[in-house]
Amino acid sequence: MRRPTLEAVAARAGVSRATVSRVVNGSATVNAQIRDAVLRAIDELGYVPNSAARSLVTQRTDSIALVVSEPAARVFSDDPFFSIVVRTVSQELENAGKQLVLMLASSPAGQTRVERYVAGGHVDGVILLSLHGSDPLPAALSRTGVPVISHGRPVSTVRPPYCDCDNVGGARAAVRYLVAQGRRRIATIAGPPDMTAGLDRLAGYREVVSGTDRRSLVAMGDFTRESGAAAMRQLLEDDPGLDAVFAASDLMAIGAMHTLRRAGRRVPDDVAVVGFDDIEAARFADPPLTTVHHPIAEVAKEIVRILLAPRDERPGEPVILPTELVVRDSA
Amino acid sequence: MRRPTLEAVAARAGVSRATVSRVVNGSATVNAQIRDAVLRAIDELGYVPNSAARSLVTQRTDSIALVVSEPAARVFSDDPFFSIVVRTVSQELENAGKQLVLMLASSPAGQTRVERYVAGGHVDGVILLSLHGSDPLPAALSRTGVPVISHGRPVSTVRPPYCDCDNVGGARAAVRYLVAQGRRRIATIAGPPDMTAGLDRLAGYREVVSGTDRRSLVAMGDFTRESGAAAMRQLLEDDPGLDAVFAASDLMAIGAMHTLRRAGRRVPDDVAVVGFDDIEAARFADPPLTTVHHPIAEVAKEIVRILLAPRDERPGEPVILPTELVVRDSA
DNA sequence: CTGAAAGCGCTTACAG
DNA sequence: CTGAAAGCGCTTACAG
Repeated sequence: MRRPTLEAVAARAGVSRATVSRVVNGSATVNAQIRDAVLRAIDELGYVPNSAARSLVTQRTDSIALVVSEPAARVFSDDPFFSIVVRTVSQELENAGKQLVLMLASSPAGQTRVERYVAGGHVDGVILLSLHGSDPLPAALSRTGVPVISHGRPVSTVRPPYCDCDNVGGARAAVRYLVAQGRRRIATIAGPPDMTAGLDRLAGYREVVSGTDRRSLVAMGDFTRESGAAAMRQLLEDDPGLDAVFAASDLMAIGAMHTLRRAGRRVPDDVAVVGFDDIEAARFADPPLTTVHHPIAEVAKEIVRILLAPRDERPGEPVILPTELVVRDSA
Repeated sequence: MRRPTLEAVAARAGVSRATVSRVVNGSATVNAQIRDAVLRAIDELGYVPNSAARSLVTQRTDSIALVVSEPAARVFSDDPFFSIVVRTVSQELENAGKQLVLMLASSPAGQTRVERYVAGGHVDGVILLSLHGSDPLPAALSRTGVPVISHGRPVSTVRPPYCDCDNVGGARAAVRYLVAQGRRRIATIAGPPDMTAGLDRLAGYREVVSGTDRRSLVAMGDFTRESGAAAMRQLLEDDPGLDAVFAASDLMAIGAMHTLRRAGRRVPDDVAVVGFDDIEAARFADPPLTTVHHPIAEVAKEIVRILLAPRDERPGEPVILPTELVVRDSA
């Protein structure tokens, strides 16, 4: 069954196609009587504008791609990060009358697909999420001329505009707090070294520790609970006498506390633990986790705002949102 | 920067637009020399076909929507169901050169948005996932003429084609097994009554129980771990002497085992537990969970196959894939 | 305020 | 095998 066209609506309402188009697009300069007639015809025919035809002339699609450079397994894991971003972006775009197209691009083939999709004019803008070091997408997409923005600072050399939280500052605040509490042997569980959230939070730790007479003690994780537990085992082996640990994500902090409990260490009495992100699970952890608040949803909102803003109103500089230490019981 | 058009490629290669179009679309009837010249021009100019223009004439978009009628919170929860479906569908579509558009439609506003998007010709087909009872989408989409298929039998009166596993048969097998093991007081934790997976698995349970001299004992859950734990507490209160429970999902079974452990019941000695789905967590449960295997990925593959098949090759009947009891240690 | 007309960038019969 | 031409369904200056 062929869908009705503008033409059919015009014929039925006894007006020109131009007039129907004006009514559909809410132009103010249409006589009320005529408008009603057109509206009635649209309703009777069940007319919906063909988006390909519209896009062809307007050069807009009203769709925005959210590209997640992460395997589906992690996106749909219990890490609330993706969930919060998707929900927030989805909501904000909806308010603006835009449609969200979610694309997973964990493989080189997936990246090529995304590149062609964007180059083919399917979307008006691209939001990049969870960018890793060697991701070719920022460079490839910048060539298409389609506006691109990243949630989190990209590590790539070609760097699209981005919005992020103050990762270094947050890490600094966490470690300074541990120092102020009189902790002597402060370790850190760092995030992946190919992501800026990993790099920057480690940098903040190193900066503060090296400003005191303490030694730095680092183990690596990948932001997951599991990796936090493993890293903690490693740290206890490296230095059984450590008395504090700053984990670069709450999930890793929770994993670390699990390991500490099994090793017979009390938190915070024997070992103080500070996380990063302030996700819901942090509040429900045992003991409730002291952590650095990461305004994930606010960053997501900001990104949509910037992406949808007229080109000349976009900030030239990256937008960095402040973080804040939230003291609970684990440190 | 304006993207190069077919026209520009034609001019550069010294051929007509028709020829360039043939090369781009892989038509066999193009002279090798000319093809090479065109390919070179495409490469030099970085030409990518404008998809709106192409869609307008071909009436195809090469995009398929996967509509999830569930809030983002659940989609991105630790229920692997969505993850498996998204991953599988994404992979299968990629193989077929199609693009996946993921849409969340948990609110009435979201449903309207999806309806308009589909009616506007953005996609060639729609996959519906996690349909609940009163969802207006099946009816609304059927009016658009765009092919629709559902993962799981819809409860709505307007019923699009669907593929599902044998929910009733699987539940029957699970309960029969418990009967064969000599269990006398067999309870069930049912899924949501507005979803067929909830309804059908409960029906299978009732059918077998009522065929014996046993009484049925039912508590409700919503497929989550948490709800399984709560339902189990309810069941223990209702009948402290129960000796078996069939949960309509593994997550609920795992929640139920948690409750049983805290109530001092041994599994399977005091209470046998059988789940449904056979997700990875079932294997790692303590004790490993006896469950009904649900071929989630196979159903997803089948759905894509049917959706992409020529209209006259689509099966007239729903496709039901078999389930199978997997015996481990919990029953 | 309304309409005739051009044009967005493609594909595809139809000739040759 | 290749090209000229029509047409997909819209929007938008431009006249009137």
